[in-house]
Amino acid sequence: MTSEGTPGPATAADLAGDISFLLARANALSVASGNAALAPFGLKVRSYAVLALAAQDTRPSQREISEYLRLDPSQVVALVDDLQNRSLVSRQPDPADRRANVVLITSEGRELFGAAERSVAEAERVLHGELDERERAQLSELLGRLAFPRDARG
Amino acid sequence: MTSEGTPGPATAADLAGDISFLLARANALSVASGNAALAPFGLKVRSYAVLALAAQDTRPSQREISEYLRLDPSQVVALVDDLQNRSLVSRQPDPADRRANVVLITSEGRELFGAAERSVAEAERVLHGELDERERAQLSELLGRLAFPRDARG
DNA sequence: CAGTATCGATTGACGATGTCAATGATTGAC
DNA sequence: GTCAATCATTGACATCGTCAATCGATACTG
Repeated sequence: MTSEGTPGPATAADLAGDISFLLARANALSVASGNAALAPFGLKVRSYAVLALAAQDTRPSQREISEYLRLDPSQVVALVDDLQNRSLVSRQPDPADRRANVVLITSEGRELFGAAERSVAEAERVLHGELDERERAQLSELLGRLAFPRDARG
Repeated sequence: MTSEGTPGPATAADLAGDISFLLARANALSVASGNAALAPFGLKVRSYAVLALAAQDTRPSQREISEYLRLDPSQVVALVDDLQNRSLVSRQPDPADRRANVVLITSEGRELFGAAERSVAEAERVLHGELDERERAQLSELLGRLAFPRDARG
């Protein structure tokens, strides 16, 4: 597509400029940093994300959580099980659709989440230290369009 | 992070604007798309990345591959084993350090990689359709700074 | 209303990944 | 030459990703 004229043997793919590769590597760093920041709270990035969704006022069902986080529904079961066993969230059958469980954060959960959130924010501040505020907003905007494409169902 | 004006009590974490979360979600989509594009070639994003590194003229050792891709060295063993069994790469002891194996792509591997590369490029074209050329370059630049921080060890 | 297809949550299975510890061969520092 | 460190490798073990099957509830069709 670009200017790929060189018939030389060592043209090859330059991974360093490939968005997919950079995405994978940046994400690996991000997950590692996040898990480290969350370990003191007994959370990982997965359970933290579920907690964050429950902390919103949207009363998400497990299915909605699985779509938003791009997880298999069965994984959400395990995540919610764990959080529920620790009294951080509760399941409540959706009155409008009794098949569905709405996941609600408990006050205990909200408290833990607040502390975890601060720890994560600090870790991100370090991790994203390369970027200034404007660049972070820009990155967030661009990533958002990749993460939630026009025809997405998340 | 659209127009979220509601000053309600449930401010909570807005995952939708969180770079780490967007990174995870965009990466999930990217991996899924990449694996689908690579399946016809018997590759996945992991093995493709190893092949891509071998396709460069840098003669990477397995340790270098593991650092670059942020994988445990033992995973690189398995990946190279697989590629080698399929005659796509070969191991060659580094003359300068006989502990190390340099991973070389074979002509067969180069041929497969070329085809796979085109398939991946097409998949990315679709996946990144939301962004124009300028935005993609911008994203690549910003991501690169996150993926390879100043004081990186990988 | 009866019958049927679909959906949400759950369980179980299985391979792929992430992570860690231990080993053998080799290297570099002393 | 001795000794710590490094590279590749193996093995173990938990986590994750994905799929199929089930159960109860809902939606669709007539």
